[in-house]
Amino acid sequence: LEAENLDKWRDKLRAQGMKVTPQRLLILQALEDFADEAHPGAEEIWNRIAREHPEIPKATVYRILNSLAGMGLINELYLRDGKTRYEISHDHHHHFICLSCRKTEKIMECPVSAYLETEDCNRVISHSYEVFGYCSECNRSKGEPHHDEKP
Amino acid sequence: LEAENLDKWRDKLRAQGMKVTPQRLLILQALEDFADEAHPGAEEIWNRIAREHPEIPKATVYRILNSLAGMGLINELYLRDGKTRYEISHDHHHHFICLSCRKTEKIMECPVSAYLETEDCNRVISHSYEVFGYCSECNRSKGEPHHDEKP
DNA sequence: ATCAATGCAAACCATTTGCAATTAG
DNA sequence: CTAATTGCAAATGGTTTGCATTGAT
Repeated sequence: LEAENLDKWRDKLRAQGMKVTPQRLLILQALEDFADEAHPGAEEIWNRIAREHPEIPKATVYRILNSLAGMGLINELYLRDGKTRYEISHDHHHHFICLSCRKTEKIMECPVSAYLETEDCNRVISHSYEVFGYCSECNRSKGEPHHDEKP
Repeated sequence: LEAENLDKWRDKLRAQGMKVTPQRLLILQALEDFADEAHPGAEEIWNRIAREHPEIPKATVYRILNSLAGMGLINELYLRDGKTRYEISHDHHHHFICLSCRKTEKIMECPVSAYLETEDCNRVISHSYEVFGYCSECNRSKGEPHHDEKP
């Protein structure tokens, strides 16, 4: 089950003309191991990998994440907290992000389809759509924010 | 005309309980002087101010931009090129950003209104919606990209 | 007078890069 | 074999922060 998962990634890598290296598979696997709502940053991914492979340097993780995202195998997320986060693109969706606990929820409606109809769309490549606010548990009133608030 | 403009900002600052300082007015004025499509970053704003007031340190510009944005007097933009950009919020709008020349066009349709109807909206504070692609002039085919491409 | 805002310099932190050594195809 | 990838260490670059000073109310 995990093996065929790796095979899937091997194929996708090759399909993009990228070499299949253990480091890349490690990162892809790590990314899948995170929960769907996790959206780890480079450092968190590196931490997780370091548990088993402490020899892999952070710079390699950064470089691999960049190329995987560049090839479209994974998605980059910009949730306005200073670091780039990543997710595996199973389906196309957007996010609601809690400004206090940073928990995220999926938003399945995508505004771009509407945009494409409206405008004489000049070669749309990608887009962002995120909603920021406070989740039910993090009522603004009670309790301090757990994280910085960068709306 | 410029004087009453400054008065307007003085009022807005006071309305937020912020002190009216020459540095703040300078930055607000600078921000207005930029074209609507400019979206300067902190450094560019600092450059412009430095022409007349070279004594104002960059750190002050950063601090002021942060507090102005925090109070909602100006908007922070995250156009995925590594720096925070700013604009004065005359009307609510979104952006089409050319991945090659970084030129931006306004998108007036806002997807959040739809979201608010759909979900049991948990205290929405802000949102982002940007579309990235290539403008008419920067046809992907001809000519090198002028800037990095971070879709 | 009093607290917020500034100036200055140093620190931060995520990310990138140069180059030599490996390694996949 | 040879071009792509990795490891390592050092550099970048935007942004923040500590602290003493200045200034707005």
